[in-house]
Amino acid sequence: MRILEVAGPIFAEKGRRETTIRDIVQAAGVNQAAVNYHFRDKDGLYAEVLRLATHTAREQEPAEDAPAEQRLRDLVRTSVERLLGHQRQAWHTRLMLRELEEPSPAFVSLVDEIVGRIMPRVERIVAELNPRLGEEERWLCCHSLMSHCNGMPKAEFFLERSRPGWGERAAEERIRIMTDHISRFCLAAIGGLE
Amino acid sequence: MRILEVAGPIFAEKGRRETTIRDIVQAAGVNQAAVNYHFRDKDGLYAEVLRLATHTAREQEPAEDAPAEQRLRDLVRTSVERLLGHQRQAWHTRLMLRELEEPSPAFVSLVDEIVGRIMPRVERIVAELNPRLGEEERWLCCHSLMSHCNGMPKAEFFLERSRPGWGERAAEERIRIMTDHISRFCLAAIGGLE
DNA sequence: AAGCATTTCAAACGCTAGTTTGAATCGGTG
DNA sequence: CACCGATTCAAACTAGCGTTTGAAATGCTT
Repeated sequence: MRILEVAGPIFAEKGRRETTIRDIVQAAGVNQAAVNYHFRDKDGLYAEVLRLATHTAREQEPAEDAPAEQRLRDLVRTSVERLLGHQRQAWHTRLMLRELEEPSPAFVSLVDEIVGRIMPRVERIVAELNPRLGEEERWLCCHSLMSHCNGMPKAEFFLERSRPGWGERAAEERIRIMTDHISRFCLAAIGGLE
Repeated sequence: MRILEVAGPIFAEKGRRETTIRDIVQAAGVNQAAVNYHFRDKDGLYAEVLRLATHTAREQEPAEDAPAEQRLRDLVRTSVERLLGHQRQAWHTRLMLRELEEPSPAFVSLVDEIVGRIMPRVERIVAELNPRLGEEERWLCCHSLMSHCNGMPKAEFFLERSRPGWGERAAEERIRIMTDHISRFCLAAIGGLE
C-alpha cells in the first residue's frame, strides 16, 4: 500500500496533529478519499503506521554473547544513529519519541510490547556490569540509560547552542562522539554505583 | 493582563497547536477578539508567553558555596520536582520541553539566554566534581546531566509500564526516589570518568 | 463479454479555529 | 458635559481539514 509507506515519515516529521491527510495523499499520489476508504479515518491510518513502526523497529539483535560493555555500546550506538543519522528507518524512532511526549490511544496498547522487547536485554546488560545492584536500582539504571540515549541526541538543538559549530561537523563524527560519551558516561555510572 | 496568566498553563498542557484561542479566552473570561487586539495574533500571544516563561523561570539561585555534590542534587531535584510535582510554576518547564521537541521560531531567539543562564552553573559543578575532565568532555557531561533530569521524569510513562504500581506511589516519594537515583547515577558517572 | 464487487476519483459538506469588523462601552481630558 | 482614543464585545467571515458521497473506473469471475 502506497499510503502506508509515505505516511510514516510524514507523521514522524510533522507530528500526528500537524500532518494533514492532504499531505499524505499528495505524497502518495492518490486520491484524498483513499485514506478513509482503506483505514476508516485518519486515526485508523495513524494506528496502522504506529503498529508498523513498532513491528519493524526490532533491531538486528546483536551478538548476545559479547561482553556487556560491547552490548551496551551497540545499544547506545543504535539509538544515537537513529536520531542523528538520516537513514531510512529513522522515522520509527522519531515517531516513538513523539508518542512518549504525548501518548496517543493507539500507542498505549503497543508500549507493553516495546517494553517487553527492550527491557530484558537492557536489564541483562546492567546486571552483568554491576551484579551488586539491587533490583529497583537496576531498573532505574535501565531507564537512565534509555532516557539518556534518546534524550541527549534529541536535544542536539541545545548542544549546538552551547557550543556553536557542533552542528557543522559531519554526521558520522557527531554520532561517534555522542555514542562514545554516552557509553562511557553510563558505564562509569553503572559500574560506580553502590 | 488576565490573558497572559491563563495562557501559559494551557499552552503547556495542550501544546501550541492544540490550544485554541477559544480555550484561552474562555478561561480568562474575556472576549475572543482580545487576543488579536492585544497580541496581534495567536503566535504573538504564544511568543509573549514563552518570553514570560523564560524570564520568570529563573529558579531561586541555590547557595553557590555549597559543595558541588549538594548543588548537583539541588539542580536535579528542581528539575524532577517541576516535572513530577504539580506546582504552580511547573508549566514553565513543560512548555520548554515541548519547545525542545519542536522548536518554534519564537523559542529559537530565547534559547541562547536560557543556555547562558544554566550552563555556566552546571559547568562549574561538573568541573568541581571532576577537575581532570577535558573541556569537551565536561561540556558533554553537562548535557548528559540535563538531558537526564528532563528525560527520565518525562518518560514516567515507560517507568510505569515496566514496573506496574510505580504511578500509584505518592508524588513526593516518586520525586525523592528519582532525584536520589539521578543524583547518584550522575555523580558516579562524572566522578568515574577518565 | 456480462455482471458484480472492489477501488478510485472529483467534488462537496460540515466543522472548527483564527481572524476581522463595526458597533458599544469605558476612561480620561479640556 | 462633550469629546476622543482605547478597549471590549457579539457576530460574522475565511481558510483549512476530516469526512462523505455518488459516480466512474477497474479487475475478477463465470
